[in-house]
Amino acid sequence: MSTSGPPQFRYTQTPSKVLHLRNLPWECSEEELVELCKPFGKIVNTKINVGANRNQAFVEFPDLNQAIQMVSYYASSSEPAQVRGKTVYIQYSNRHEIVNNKSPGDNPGNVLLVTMEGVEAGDVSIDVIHLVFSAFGFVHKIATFEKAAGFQALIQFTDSETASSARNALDGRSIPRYLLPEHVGSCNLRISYSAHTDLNIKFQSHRSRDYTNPYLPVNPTAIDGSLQLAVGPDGRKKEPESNVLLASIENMQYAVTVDVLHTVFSAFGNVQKIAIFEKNGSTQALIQYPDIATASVAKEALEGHCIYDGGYCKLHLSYSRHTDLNVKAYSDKSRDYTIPDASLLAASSQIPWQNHQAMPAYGGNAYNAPPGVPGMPHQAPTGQSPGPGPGYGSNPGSYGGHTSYQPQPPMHPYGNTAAGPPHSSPHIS
DNA sequence: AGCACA
Repeated sequence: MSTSGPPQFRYTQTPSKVLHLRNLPWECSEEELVELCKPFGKIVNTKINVGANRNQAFVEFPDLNQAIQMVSYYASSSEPAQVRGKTVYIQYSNRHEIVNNKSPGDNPGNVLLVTMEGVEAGDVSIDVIHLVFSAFGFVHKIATFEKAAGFQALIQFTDSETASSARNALDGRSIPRYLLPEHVGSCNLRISYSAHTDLNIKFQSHRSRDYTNPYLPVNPTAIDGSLQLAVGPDGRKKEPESNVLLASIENMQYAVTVDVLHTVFSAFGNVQKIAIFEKNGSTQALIQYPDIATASVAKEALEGHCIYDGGYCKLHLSYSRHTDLNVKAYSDKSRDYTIPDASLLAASSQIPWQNHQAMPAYGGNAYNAPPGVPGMPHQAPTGQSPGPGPGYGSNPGSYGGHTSYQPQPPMHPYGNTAAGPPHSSPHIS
């Protein structure tokens, strides 16, 4: 027993500047913890809602002695440590630092990201979600979607205080059984904060609601939960046309960046937005034009063509169900060319999307290439051609209008000699 | 009332 401590303590722990607190009152806040601990030193990190009952926590002092002071004070005190009158038990943690306490989803915001575990999208209706979360305040908007993590919902409250009260109360708990279909065993909620502040809800539908705007149109395609495909003249299903193209990129031997896509797709008209993402292990991109006509021309011209010689980065195009992409204005995976100036990005989250036809105003401010756009050939093409596709440089009359732009032939707009990525520019073959 | 995995 040479290594054990006093016999009255079954678990003797070596001091740590991290303390483990248990028997905390329900929903004990970080502030209450700090209040309890601060007579002994500054708290530099915390982790709350720990344990099955979520009534445990860790606090970390900068200095080991401060933790020792606190533990020994309460070990000999006649008054136990208390929060809201409830006795709190304090001991040294068996770890010496609180690791990675704050994930991005822990930064409070007014929009919650809710993951519903153990259910499929059809099991939890948006009305049930609304009911559950309305207990904490007015729910402005809800958007639901399916991701790899499962069925998820973004829930927008008025402010982060309301959102955090909902999160604190519901995170890790379950939706009441009586609100769920019988075949569902349980639906546990995992809740974090979204980085969103204002959701863009296009339609009232089975997957999204805007409770601040009851006159928002009902989504004509989502109303019965099924995609209604028109039937083409040949009798085959035909996807509805859209101003947004979905590009699947096959045989992607070379990086396909936002700039590369912009170069390629600008040959047919003004590209408003681009988003690149991974799906099922392959790379896809959404390319938004102002109108269906432009998208249609681009789709017909580019389908099956390759961005680079040698069969690399072959494009397969279809119409997206989107009509207006909600993308980060400037990131390595997305671009919003309708925002003329990066200094205005702060205002970008308020861009409304109301209907398909809504076109951003290009008033005088025709698209300017963002700074530092790569992808353009330094070895200029043959020179007198109409240029390496539109989009760069001046092209009066091309923007702001509709389809007056004459698309360049998609074949090798940069000439076809010595072409080979990544040293050369993308061109269509 | 007894140790966290985002």
